[in-house]
Amino acid sequence: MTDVTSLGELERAVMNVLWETDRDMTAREVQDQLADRDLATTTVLTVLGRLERKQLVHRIRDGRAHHYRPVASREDHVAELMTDALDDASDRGAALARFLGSMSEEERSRLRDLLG
Amino acid sequence: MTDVTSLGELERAVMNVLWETDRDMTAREVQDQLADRDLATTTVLTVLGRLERKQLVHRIRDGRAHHYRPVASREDHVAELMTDALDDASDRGAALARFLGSMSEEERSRLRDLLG
DNA sequence: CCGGGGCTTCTACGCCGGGTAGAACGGCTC
DNA sequence: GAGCCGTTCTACCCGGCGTAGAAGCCCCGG
Repeated sequence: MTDVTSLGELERAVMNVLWETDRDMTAREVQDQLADRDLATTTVLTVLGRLERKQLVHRIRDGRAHHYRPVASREDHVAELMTDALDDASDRGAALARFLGSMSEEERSRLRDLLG
Repeated sequence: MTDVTSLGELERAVMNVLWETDRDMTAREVQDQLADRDLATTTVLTVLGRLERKQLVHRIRDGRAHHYRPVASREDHVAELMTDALDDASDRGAALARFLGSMSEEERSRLRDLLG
């Protein structure tokens, strides 16, 4: 399997909370953001631990508690997924062409701008 | 979870065989291409069945046997994975920028060409 | 006409990852 | 000293994947 961590549903939800919050968070805070799911604190800790194992979050000790922080921004993460996907192609040019073909003209022109 | 089927090791290997062979194949032929793994025919059949469930291959009846064919080219598949990854970004432009940043200058210029 | 071989479907098992959480421990705080 | 908070350990269940046996169906050679 690719090294590219494929996340479970809850893991993804936790990453989203971390990405959408602009500061390091404790497990408790993550839990609060996911209050609708009514999770036990240990569940959140377990998931955060697994995300740390996958190197998606850093854990920073802060006195008694820990704070968690995403290793990369969501955009960096997305870019990495895209790169990994592209690496699966045997014909990168063809894959890129197909990729472009699936984008809107608007986005293509944004891409042109980005390419300078 | 995303609908984007994440494949197991053997499933990926089977897709690779199908992609690298330029015609529809029977389970037997796939098995032969994976001879190094010394798989039972039923194993190959099972995997092909799962790939069909995931809509990655078509099954075409041919008399007693079936022939299998990838639904999309590897490049199309890759492009779809890239698109799906990009869809996870909240800031598509930023994600694209990071993606471009991870490419070689050579590939960037290829991209410029593709964009016309 | 019958038996064997090819191909299929059904069924199943073991393993692992992910969702979920209880039990229990180590310090703070009062 | 008694809770409380946050942590670590351990565990259970479920579904996906690798793997394959058993059995059914059909055709060919004898």
